[in-house]
Amino acid sequence: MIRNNEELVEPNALDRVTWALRRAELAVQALKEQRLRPLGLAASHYTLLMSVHSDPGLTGAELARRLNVTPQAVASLVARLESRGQLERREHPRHRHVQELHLTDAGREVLRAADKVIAGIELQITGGLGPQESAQLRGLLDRVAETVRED
Amino acid sequence: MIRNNEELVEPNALDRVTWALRRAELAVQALKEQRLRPLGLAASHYTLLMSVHSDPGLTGAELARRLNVTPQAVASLVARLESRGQLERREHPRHRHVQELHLTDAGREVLRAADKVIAGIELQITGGLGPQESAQLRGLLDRVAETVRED
DNA sequence: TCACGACCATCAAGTGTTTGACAGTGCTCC
DNA sequence: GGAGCACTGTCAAACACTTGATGGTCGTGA
Repeated sequence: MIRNNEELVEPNALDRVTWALRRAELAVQALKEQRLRPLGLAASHYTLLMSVHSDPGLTGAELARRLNVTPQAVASLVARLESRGQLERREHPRHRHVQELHLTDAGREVLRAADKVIAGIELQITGGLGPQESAQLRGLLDRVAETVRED
Repeated sequence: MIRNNEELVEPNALDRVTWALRRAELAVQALKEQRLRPLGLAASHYTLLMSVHSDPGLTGAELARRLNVTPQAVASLVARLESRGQLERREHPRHRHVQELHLTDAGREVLRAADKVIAGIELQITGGLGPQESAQLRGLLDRVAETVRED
């Protein structure tokens, strides 16, 4: 009896680490999106605001590199957040053509609320895993990212 | 001296498990996309072909549910793969309006090549981690997905 | 028998993102 | 000082996906 699944491709193709990784990330991202919606924020908005908060004065291009998206995508998000008064574009002190990104007070406010939501999800996960295994998971994930990045 | 980063949001907002998860998934996905490109396949194409291979005769709607996308997205992918002769739409034996999805020989061939690529990435990761930690990581990721899904 | 409901597939419109191309600005080396 | 270069920001077109809505097909129960 020939089992086709085990002939054509690797036998354990369905329970690979990369699949588990994808499923987990997809589920977490979906939950983030769902809980952030009442705040009028998409997960990408939160990520952008958090990045700017972490490194004020960031440029759009640099931000694009960190978030693994194109500068246009960043520009689109920035335009939306700016129109809401949550983000501010200032002229770079040296390069006149470059513009720094800064949070406004409203931006800080919505980020604070959003981060409480995200922290809640984080707590839900780490609570289910326990502190030791959480740290372990974080370490393993970092090593995976490091391993894959070298190429 | 007041450190703004530690006032506004959680202090360790940057090294959360969810961030590490996102970074790792992003890196892996980017690598998949990069190495699949020479085959003319996107990662989503590979995922779809693999799903159909795993469960032949799948319908578009069922596939959409499994991949967490809308039926339209599936239809778009299916149309492309069908135009390349890698996928086949057959009439459902009972429901005449429903169509089953099956791989063609060309589809099996390209899937075999693609899976070798993916298996290589998997090996690269598990090789860097070792068998024990790989299994550990997979278990932890599954638990995360499970924890998050319940809501 | 036949109306009702569930499900599948598809069309149309809107949104978000990428790809490709282009102009503006500051730095560096000749 | 000026040419070349690297980098930033933006525009236009193409692409992928979602939301909303429509028509087709089967099974169920009055």
